[in-house]
Amino acid sequence: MYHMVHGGDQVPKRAATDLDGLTASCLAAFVRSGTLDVSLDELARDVGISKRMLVHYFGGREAIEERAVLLLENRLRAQFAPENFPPRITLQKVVNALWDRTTAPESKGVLLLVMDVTRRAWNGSPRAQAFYQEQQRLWVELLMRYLPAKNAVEDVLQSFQGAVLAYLITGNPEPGRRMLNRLCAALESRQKLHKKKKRLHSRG
Amino acid sequence: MYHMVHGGDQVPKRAATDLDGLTASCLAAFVRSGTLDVSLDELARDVGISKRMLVHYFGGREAIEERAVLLLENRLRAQFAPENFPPRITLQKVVNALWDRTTAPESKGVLLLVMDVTRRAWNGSPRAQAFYQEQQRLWVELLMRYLPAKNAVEDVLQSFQGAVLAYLITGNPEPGRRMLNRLCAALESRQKLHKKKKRLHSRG
DNA sequence: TCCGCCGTGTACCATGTGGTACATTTATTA
DNA sequence: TAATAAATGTACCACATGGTACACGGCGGA
Repeated sequence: MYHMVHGGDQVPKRAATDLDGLTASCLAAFVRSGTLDVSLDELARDVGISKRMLVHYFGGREAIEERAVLLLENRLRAQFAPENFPPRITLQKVVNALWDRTTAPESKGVLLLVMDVTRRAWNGSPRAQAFYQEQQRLWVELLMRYLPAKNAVEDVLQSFQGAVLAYLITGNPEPGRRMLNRLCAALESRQKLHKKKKRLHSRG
Repeated sequence: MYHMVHGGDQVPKRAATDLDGLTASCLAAFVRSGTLDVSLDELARDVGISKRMLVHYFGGREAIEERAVLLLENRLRAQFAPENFPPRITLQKVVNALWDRTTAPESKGVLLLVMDVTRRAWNGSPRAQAFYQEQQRLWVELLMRYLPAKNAVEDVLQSFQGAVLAYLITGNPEPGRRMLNRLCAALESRQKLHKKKKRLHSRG
């Protein structure tokens, strides 16, 4: 009886824990490589386990990627949760902070990995597109706290992405920062104007 | 005598012509696939020749890619030569025209191919980086005719790239257009202010 | 006419890939 | 302890890739 019940329980605690740990190791390997395009052999070598066991635990390559991307998604969600940012500062300051995090050397791997997923998205992968949308949502949610105008925020995001691209290729974060600062300044001054106009309007 | 001279002439006219023609066919195949990552077998099938002959003519895979990218570079250079754009229109109008060309359905393949090269650039390929720089140069040269402020133009380019990314993933060109229009409008009004200030300054 | 070269097709190779068959070891548990 | 299930290693497979060896055939020149 016991063993039958146990047989039905496909995910005993220890296995689950191990799987999570393995997933973390795999994600770390992907980050080190800056891409998901790592062969099972290389991945296995990187995480110190046999390819045999990788396939055994995850069931196949796709599952490894899926779990790793999911984990990445969760980590990014935690990192860019609005609670982690001071409330009453300017848009420019937040964007600058985000830019610093993004272009910090230790973020290079994650950045490359995210861009790799982005590439899969523009090549049509539904999973990668979902990832992109979720990141978009996250950042919009975050930035809306500092500039409550969805269109403007989405503009900033597009520009941000372009800046990331240029940074990755040239290695120089300054043009991107400059551009973002100017853009934010312009948007904020426009915001003030609008507010003024509205006030006048409601008074008149 | 004749045959010796002929032997020294490594590139008889007909071979050169064929090579150019083949290169064009290969580029067309790359464009159809939206990437350089096409196997020799597939490429051969696509251009209607045997893999054997592809390798024979070009000497190897790398040479095929090199020649195709070079040809692409030349075509883009021709397409975005300043002579092809009316001189005295607003920055916004030019950028809008560029955006239309970029997001036209028939440009999808080229766009994807360029993004593929861009990816190689951020992954460290020197050739791809050179391609990126050259494109950058081209566009700066073009846009400087409509907004003679290098920094501002470079800002526009970064944003443009970001817009392209979003367009490729979502398939919707409108957010990008909106953003670029707003950005250009802001830059141009700022430009006018500067001019006014300068005039006042020189008067006083 | 014969020779030699170029173009071409076919079959092949070495390597790398995701994945598996089989055997063996290592717990678990009745 | 004996029986059973899980974990693991080794060797292997099928397939795709870039590239090559070899043979064949036609064409121009002596």
